[in-house]
Amino acid sequence: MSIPPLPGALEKIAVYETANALHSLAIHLLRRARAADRESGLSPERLSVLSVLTFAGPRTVSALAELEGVSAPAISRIVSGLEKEGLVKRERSTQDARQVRVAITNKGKSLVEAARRRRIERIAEELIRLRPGELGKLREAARVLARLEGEEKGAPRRLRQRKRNAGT
Amino acid sequence: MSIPPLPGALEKIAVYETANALHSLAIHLLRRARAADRESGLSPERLSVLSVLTFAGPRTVSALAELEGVSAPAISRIVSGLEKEGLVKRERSTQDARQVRVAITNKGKSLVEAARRRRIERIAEELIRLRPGELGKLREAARVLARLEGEEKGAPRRLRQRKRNAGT
DNA sequence: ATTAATATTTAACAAGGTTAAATATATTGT
DNA sequence: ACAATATATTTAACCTTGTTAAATATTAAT
Repeated sequence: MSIPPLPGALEKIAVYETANALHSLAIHLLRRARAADRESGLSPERLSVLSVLTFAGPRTVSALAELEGVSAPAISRIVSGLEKEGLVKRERSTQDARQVRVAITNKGKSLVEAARRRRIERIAEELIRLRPGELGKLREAARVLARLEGEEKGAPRRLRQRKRNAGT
Repeated sequence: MSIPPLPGALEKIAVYETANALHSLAIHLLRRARAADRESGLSPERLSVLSVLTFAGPRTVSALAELEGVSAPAISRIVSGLEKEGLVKRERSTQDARQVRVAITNKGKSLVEAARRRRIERIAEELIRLRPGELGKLREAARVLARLEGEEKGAPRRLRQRKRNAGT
């Protein structure tokens, strides 16, 4: 608990404590999820692109780059890899022949769905050990957080631009 | 919601729904946190090693490898980078001259603390928008999850071995 | 005292990140 | 219409981080 005693009311300190707790728990949860992903045989980057294509539908290379927060060349290469494994299909756009639309194949789709199932399964495995009434508490908390997230979805999203620390 | 209708009681389905919700929220939370990390100017890998050294104290190269779930050569190189920036110090062990103990420097420590503060700050920024009473719900949920996590800490931990998908 | 085991580093390679440059197609201005 | 410009993608060259295999140094064991 090395959270600094920022100036503010007691309530604000409780906010920090809770933020801290949620942070730890999120790390724990996603560690399990990522571990489950390894069974897919795909790298996290490829699996992520595949997931985006699953929930967002076919997308151009630049759209994928934007969504993943990486450069277009990075996506181009990842798509090449996925294509070679038959998990996505590239197709020149008819409206604008500069664009390339990337679509997930059925093979890719089932791979993503299996991976997602494993992720959720791993988390659910932990929840089974909950005591009576505790599941309800989690659901309430999830609803609260989902509302927070939903609200900011309304605001225009900042363009993320990942930056690697190159030559020090 | 492509969660399969696994055989089981209604309660089990609720478990899956909650797992699903928690999963989404964890992703959202950590995305923010990672974004904040970029301000540190360190790569995620280096920052992670630095964090481990902060909370676990000085460690040998192999211990770090085990904790990070990567190979010893990978850690060795990362430590070299951190050392060059003056964030850690290498020191041959006196008990066993084969081992190298890695310790964080003051510079490294303040860098990690600043990064951690930023992470928590980003999460807290969202929580400020909570309605009265909602913070309490989150705290209860956090306590429940922390107990689950704490319990399994008791069991011996499996050795993680990260595996990159090499030649496809 | 050899021999075997352990800890770290170095070497050689793959994946994925970057920016810059090459290519192809659209769009715009005169 | 056509030359100039802008946009979308890919290729090229380089960096970081992952891997495994081999080199080195030190400890443990027969």
